[in-house]
Amino acid sequence: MERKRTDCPALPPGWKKEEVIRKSGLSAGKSDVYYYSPTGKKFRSKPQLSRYLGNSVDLGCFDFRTGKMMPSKMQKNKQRLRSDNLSLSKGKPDLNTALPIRQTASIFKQPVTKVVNHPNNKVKTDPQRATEQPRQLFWEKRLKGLRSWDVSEEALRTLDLPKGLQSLGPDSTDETLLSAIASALHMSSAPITGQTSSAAEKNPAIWLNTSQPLCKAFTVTDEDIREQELKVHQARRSLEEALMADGLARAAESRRDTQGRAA
DNA sequence: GTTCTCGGCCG
DNA sequence: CGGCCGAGAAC
Repeated sequence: MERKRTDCPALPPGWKKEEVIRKSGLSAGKSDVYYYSPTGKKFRSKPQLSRYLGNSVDLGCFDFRTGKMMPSKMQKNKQRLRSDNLSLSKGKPDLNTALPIRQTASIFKQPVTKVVNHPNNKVKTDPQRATEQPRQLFWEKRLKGLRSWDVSEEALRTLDLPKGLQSLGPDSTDETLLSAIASALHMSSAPITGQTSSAAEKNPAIWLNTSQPLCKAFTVTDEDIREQELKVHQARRSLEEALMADGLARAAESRRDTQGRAA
């Protein structure tokens, strides 16, 4: 049987290629090609392989069947998707596909550290590392001055946070408050309460609860919730309008295309 | 349940 | 025609 898994020099070390001949049916004689990752996961198509490797390997001229890089397969300049040109410019890692990436369901993609097994090394496991990473006190200060900008480099209006949210810590302005809260939401699934110890207000350097943002304890009122619901509603309407406009524009464009070809 | 295999769709 | 993937067969 063709059960041989051969090394594949065109891929990173440890990847294996296998070719299986079909031995019955209408397609007898045809062959299927599979690849195996260093961890043994099986891949049966180029898109599947490409999805897994993300930006770490350019499969543009990779020939799946032979397992070799084919320079002839270059020059296939497909019309790039809009999302390619806009948000994902070259150089920056694309967190949607770049490895290593947490394969958990979260819209906030987070890079992870990949620890690989080396023949002569023992991989240390350090359960403390995951939960007890030392963190700098008041690190949020570094986020000061971060703003979002629209395409014309006009600064976008900052969010108006509810009055109940108040910053805490050295030079407790509101400038890093939003960043602090947003970061806290992304880094832990625990509820965000703010600094509940009143001692933290007097001397945050000593009494700070580092798992909570630099924010005084707060309560969420019914009105806060109602206002938030309204904002979400308005945002959805804006999105709906934008999608409608985009759809119409695309329809007009394709209509113009087909007419242009006919003429 | 997982893995293997071939059919068949679609570009 | 061949790449890709669904789904039944086999385990």
